[in-house]
Amino acid sequence: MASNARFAEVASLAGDPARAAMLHALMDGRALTATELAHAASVTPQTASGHLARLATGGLLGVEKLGRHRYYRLASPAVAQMIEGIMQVASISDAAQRPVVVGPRDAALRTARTCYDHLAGRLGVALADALDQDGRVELAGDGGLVTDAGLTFFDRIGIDVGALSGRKGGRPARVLCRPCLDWSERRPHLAGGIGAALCAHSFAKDWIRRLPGTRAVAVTPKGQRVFREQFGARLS
Amino acid sequence: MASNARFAEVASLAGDPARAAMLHALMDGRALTATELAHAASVTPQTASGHLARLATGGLLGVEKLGRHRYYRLASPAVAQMIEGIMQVASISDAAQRPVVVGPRDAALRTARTCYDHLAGRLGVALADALDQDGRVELAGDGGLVTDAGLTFFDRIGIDVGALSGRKGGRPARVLCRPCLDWSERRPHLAGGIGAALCAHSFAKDWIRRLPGTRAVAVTPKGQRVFREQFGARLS
DNA sequence: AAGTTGTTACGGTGGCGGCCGAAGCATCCG
DNA sequence: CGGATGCTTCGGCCGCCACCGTAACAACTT
Repeated sequence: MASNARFAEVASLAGDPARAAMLHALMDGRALTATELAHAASVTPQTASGHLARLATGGLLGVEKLGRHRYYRLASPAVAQMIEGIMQVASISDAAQRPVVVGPRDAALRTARTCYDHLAGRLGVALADALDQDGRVELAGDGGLVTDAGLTFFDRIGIDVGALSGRKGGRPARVLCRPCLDWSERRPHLAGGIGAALCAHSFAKDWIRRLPGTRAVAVTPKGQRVFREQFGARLS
Repeated sequence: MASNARFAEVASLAGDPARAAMLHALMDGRALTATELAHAASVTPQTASGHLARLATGGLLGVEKLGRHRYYRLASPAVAQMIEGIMQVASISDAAQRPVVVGPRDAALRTARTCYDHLAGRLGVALADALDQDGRVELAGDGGLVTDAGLTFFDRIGIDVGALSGRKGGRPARVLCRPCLDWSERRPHLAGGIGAALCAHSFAKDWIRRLPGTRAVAVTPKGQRVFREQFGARLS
């Protein structure tokens, strides 16, 4: 079976510290330039260039040339999900042995961040909790589901859930979602199509804003109010 | 963030061809001895021993001493899910460039195999298709769900679905499941708790049997009948 | 007790790959 | 058209690690 070699190749690409740092940096779904990624991995541009070329030809990254910049992004959601999976395994035994010392830079990340295309951190978990509590979504270890009450709710908020569920025409589609176990909170939060839509909507409505240079996001005062009053989330 | 190093460590452990072969061999959820794994990876026992020690201390494998044998197994379902994720990425670009040449050894694997704790291959996909067709489960890209009709069906078949859904006492629990994209069929099949239960039940009822030495399984004549008549599955 | 089998420990060899300095293209700016 | 910036290619150095041969240890067998 030749695919074994390919498997090892993919895992090996993710298995270098510098490349791992780059993949982490790209986990917010944006596209970054080679220089930014070099900085993120703490290596010189030459070294980064080599790594990025490998990642691209290896099928993990996609490239886009814009002017004299080269923007790299994760090649597909499957790559993001793979990275999630590795982080999951890494965090399990990590927590077991390490005494949970956290740098100040992590604080913002733990509060709220993007996880490829959806929200994670305490904010992500709090929103998922609140939605689950009010019976708008149901989350289990294996999967999740938006209830009828949830459909109404998201519609009222302004998220067009119907557009997400591209199921066979006639019947009222059931909207499913994916719980994504948080590496910092170790609790599930909302991923999948509805998670991505909620995240995008939150940016559009200026409920959250990106903190420059990281995957962390800040909740605006307006967002604080909306999340508390409309979603019923307790943000610490 | 120190966890970056840990991430790279985990990915790197999976990134060696020999170790990748071992992990693949363990993907059926069973525990194998060091010698069996050495054979699976086509290396000498000494080399295998080193790899296995690394994988164990790295948190990917668990060990169990029985007599003079040492049985290695995947440390947790999270590890299996990570491997699935890597296989997913590997198979995508693999199919794009490779002209889909398949060895005869793959034939049995493609027909029916176990994927950690559930059924995959054409059998797994056919069962999932049939269950979805009859409205017993609903599968989407992000998640899945067992319908009321499905609950009745599984109960009739003899699978105690209620025991799986450990949700808060009173209300009739909704049973969710996880679709697992098949690397050979490129179609979703049934994973999660219900997938595992179905797989275990199929072994118990002698609908399927393991083929020695591989993850492939054979469908017994009884199984052929049951899958066709009870599940309504078309097995090629 | 002696032999057989499963597994691990040690030492040495070879090769792959990460790293950076220097240099070469491409692109934008004044 | 120089000059600056972003990015890549090339060449050489260095270290890590996969691999196996040999050998030790543990457990079951007769």
